[in-house]
Amino acid sequence: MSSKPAFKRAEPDARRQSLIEACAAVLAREGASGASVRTIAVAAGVSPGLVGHYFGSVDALVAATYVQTGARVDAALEAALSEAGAEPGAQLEAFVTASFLPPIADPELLATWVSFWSLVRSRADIAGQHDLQYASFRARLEVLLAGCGIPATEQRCAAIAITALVDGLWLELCLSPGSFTADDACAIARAQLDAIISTNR
Amino acid sequence: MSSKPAFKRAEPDARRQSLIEACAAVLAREGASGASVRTIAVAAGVSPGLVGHYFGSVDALVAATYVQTGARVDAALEAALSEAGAEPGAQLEAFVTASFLPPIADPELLATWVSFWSLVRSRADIAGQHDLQYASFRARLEVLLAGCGIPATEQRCAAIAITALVDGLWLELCLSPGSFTADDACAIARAQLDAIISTNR
DNA sequence: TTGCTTGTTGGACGATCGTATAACAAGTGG
DNA sequence: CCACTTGTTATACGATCGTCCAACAAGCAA
Repeated sequence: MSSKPAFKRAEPDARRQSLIEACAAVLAREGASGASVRTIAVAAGVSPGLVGHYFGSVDALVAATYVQTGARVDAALEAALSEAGAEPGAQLEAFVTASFLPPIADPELLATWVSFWSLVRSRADIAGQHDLQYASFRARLEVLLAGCGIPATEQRCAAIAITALVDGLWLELCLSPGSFTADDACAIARAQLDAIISTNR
Repeated sequence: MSSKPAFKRAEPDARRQSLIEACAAVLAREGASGASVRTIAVAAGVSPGLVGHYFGSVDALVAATYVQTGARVDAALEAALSEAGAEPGAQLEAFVTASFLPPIADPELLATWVSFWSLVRSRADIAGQHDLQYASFRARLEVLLAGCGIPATEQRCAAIAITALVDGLWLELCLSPGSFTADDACAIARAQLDAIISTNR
């Protein structure tokens, strides 16, 4: 009679990945204050000690989760952009509305994202990662706006406005999902883009 | 020789108020996870036991702080509205841009507000208060939009869009204050209002 | 001054936090 | 089949958490 193994070994990268996913899930479900070593370990189906073994500290795991989540969002935006064809207006629209279509419009992803926002002010590493994400999104937006013929002097404010609208829609979509849908958000973003483009023509 | 009193008694309401202000300050400085009984008590200059004495629990104090902060914002918006005269367009603009003028455009107030957002998903009482605030702001906005001649069928989406823009600008103004100023936010909000109004004319 | 009310203090309590580490066992090469 | 490596577990540790409560003292009434 053979007894079942007490645990299974995994490739370091795979284990790291599963811990990151568990961390994201806990952040989405319980918020930043609930993301303890033990809670994350339970979610990943491993013992608490593994977090320290692979990431050194919980803070480092949360930071790594932010980086990975940001990369996932970037990849999704990039994919949406590459499917949009060559027309500048269509590219801008695809890039912006992708935030409200799968795979980004996922409730769990949005909740995880909001948790990261809540950590920006109290943790320097999270703040740095946030600034990177924000600057990158805005810079990308400014290029697309330039392609649509928006004057250079107005690209900055237009990019800030679009980013704020997207973030605000994400926020409410996550905090009170009953008040409007992802489709509503998509339509609203589209209308805002049309207004910006038609004003500068 | 008379020894200095070890502590000073206060009116219950005044003490409650000072605890709420200390709680808001801690939420702004350290975020939701740093708002412990002891930290708040130190900030208020009292002993930790007073929190339980006046509010029963820390959670109740945080909730009371949210209610009070919301009331303060509402009062400021109302004041801005009453100074705007009778012209509908001016009223709408005053109501929206007030979010980026004193006393609302205060860094500490914004940081406190973001902390409340981070608690919505994990605490039912905070979620309820958030829904109240959000619904109230949007309803107020819809009335002002109606006054500007926006068709009834478009008031809802316009109100959602304006709320999202304001929230998104607040968010970035709080998380990365270096990227733009409150004046920028004010101008952006004004431009968005003009676009909405001119489109429906 | 004396006594009473009660706002206030400060510590006790168990639970949970993050981290470090010794003991264990899975999987592999011999 | 047996060591050996090392991923994994489980526990210990001190710090901090929220809540509770007995003791203290400030301020008022008599």
